[in-house]
Amino acid sequence: MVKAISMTGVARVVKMKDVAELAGVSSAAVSRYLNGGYISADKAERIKHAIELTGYVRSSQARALRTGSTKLIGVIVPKINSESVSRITAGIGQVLGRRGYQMLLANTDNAADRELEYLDLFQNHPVDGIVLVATMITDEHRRAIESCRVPIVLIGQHVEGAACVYHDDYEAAFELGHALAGRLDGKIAYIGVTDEDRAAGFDRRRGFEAGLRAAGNPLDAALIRLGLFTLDSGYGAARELLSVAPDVSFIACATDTMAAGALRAIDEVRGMGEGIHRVSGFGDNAFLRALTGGIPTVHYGYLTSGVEATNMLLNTLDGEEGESGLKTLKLGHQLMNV
Amino acid sequence: MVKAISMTGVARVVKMKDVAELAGVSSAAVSRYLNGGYISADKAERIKHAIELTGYVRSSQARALRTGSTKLIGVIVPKINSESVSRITAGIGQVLGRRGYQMLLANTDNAADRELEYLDLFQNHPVDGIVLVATMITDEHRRAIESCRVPIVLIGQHVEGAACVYHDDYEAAFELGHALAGRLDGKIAYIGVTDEDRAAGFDRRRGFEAGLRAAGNPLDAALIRLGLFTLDSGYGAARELLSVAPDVSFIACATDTMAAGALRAIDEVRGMGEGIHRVSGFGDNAFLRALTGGIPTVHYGYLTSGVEATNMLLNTLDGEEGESGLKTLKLGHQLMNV
DNA sequence: CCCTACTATGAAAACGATTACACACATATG
DNA sequence: CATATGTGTGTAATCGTTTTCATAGTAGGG
Repeated sequence: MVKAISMTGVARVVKMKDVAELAGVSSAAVSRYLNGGYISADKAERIKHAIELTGYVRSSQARALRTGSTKLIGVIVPKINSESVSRITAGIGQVLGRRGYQMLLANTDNAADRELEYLDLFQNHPVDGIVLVATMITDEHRRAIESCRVPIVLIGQHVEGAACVYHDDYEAAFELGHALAGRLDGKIAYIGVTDEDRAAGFDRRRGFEAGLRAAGNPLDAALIRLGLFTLDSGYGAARELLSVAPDVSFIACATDTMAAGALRAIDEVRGMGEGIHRVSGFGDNAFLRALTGGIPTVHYGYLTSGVEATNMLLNTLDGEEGESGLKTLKLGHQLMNV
Repeated sequence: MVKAISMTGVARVVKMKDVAELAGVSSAAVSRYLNGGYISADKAERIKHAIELTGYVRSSQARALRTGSTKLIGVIVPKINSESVSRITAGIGQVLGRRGYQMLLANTDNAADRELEYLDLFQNHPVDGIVLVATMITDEHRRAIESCRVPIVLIGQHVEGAACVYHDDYEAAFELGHALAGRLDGKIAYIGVTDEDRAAGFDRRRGFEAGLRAAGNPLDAALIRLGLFTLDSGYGAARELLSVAPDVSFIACATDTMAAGALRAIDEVRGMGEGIHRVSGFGDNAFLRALTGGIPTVHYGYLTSGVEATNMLLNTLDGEEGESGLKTLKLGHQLMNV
């Protein structure tokens, strides 16, 4: 139904001119019909009919060339294989679909340079806007974001002067640390991630430290380790901690994934089932929740952040001239199982 | 550096003509330089210089209109929030990036009609090819696939006449069932998914049944339940099974995610830690492996299937005329923890 | 009745690349 | 020496839309 078969048997794509001829109007009229310009009811009807008959569909490529808009949004993520990112992209995709856009996904595999590379690629290429699920923000990032030719919204980090949707990691970590400090007796250790990831690295660690300190149970700097966001790195760091300081009674982690690794390590060293009450995380991972009954963690509305960021971006693109819609939005959090 | 600033201060994008003028050649020459046509060393040098100077980048939109190719591949997935799909898309993205393509991701959220919708959208739209991570394959799907204007490769299901990369779910399930039957004593139950998903539903269930039967420990049809791929549905089905048949000693599941739910259910009913030795799954989920030490499951090379499917697709697109590259490819599997 | 303002319309000019075609020159082939 | 064959180049057509412009009819306001 979508193609017309010519007499030679070769499929030929129907173009606007064909529709116009069939309807007895100019192609300008067809274009107007499609885009909501002036068109008489009479011709509109004929055009509608001709389109149905031929199964015509617009060439989005010609349209893109002429209008400069592709209805494509570039989404840059650090890792596709992670629950938080999955949830965020689910939220992004939801809004995009509803508003007639499509998602061009770029996966950087946690390489900051690939992030910049994609930022560059997307600018000169076919996207109308960019959502960057950010991890590390270097000066180079800041420059790239600033000079970006298309609107861009960040998720996960708060960057001055840029549109972003983020969570208050410091505050959340503070609350978690404060709550845990009161409940625990022995030594507390911490497995974090690089400070270059301001939100998940710096803020969570500093917030957690401050929370513990405020509750009168400060964190021993010697009991801090760095992981790489992965389960295995959490496991490794925990094993090392437990061998260096066998009297550690609790291991707080910067992510649930690393917490799962730490949990495994504790189970191995101290016996099965021991880990469950001795780790905390960030992110409220569904798997972890189900399998452990719930470790202390922080719930973030990842899906919501995707939704909000995308709406923000699309408002700027589709919105009336003046108002840009771009701003910064801090979302709430929720302590779980404390 | 990417734009030239005109005297009025308005940013203007550099186009091929500008480069050509600066280099003192025709724009055809520039195009040839860019695309590897005949060009003298002398002019090539001048053009190269002019491009660097102006920071020129091709308009992929004009290029797409003229050539009919967008270097975009549509990827349709049933759910973005799942380890198997994440791994597959990671594989797809890897190959795409290496070979100069980008990924247009469409998430159907397990709705078969949205799958068809995207298939249609992609055809008339800007993709050069499609990778469909398939679940249910209806007649309508078959028709849509057959009449697809661009090359398409399926992942996860075996469809006659279509290019596909898949695993032998029947055989894997048979082996798993056979291996487990020998090791277990009591009653075995099964939580599957809809038969409409031929691979994960029909094949796994039938294979598992056959494996048990072959080992002389057939599956009681009354102990079969249907889940929805989710952890919660696995949990629900298991709770129901345990209440209806309290003497069930083992619950095999069609996915690791549902197995996690079943595990939780057993732990709740029979006491913490009981579940670990009483469930099996499919997919070798990393979280589950770490947290349980490993339940019996089947390991599939999900990343590999993404890689293989994409290579297959791109070979057809980039390859020499004759050979299509499209074929069917069955990947191996590996029993874990049995 | 005259002047705006709005609705309708088609012809033709963009948008920015690729490429068919025509031509020119060099080198090899017989 | 005549004739292929392979390089190198520019002009102009082309891809399929959207949009400017010119033109007209129609209605409303004074």
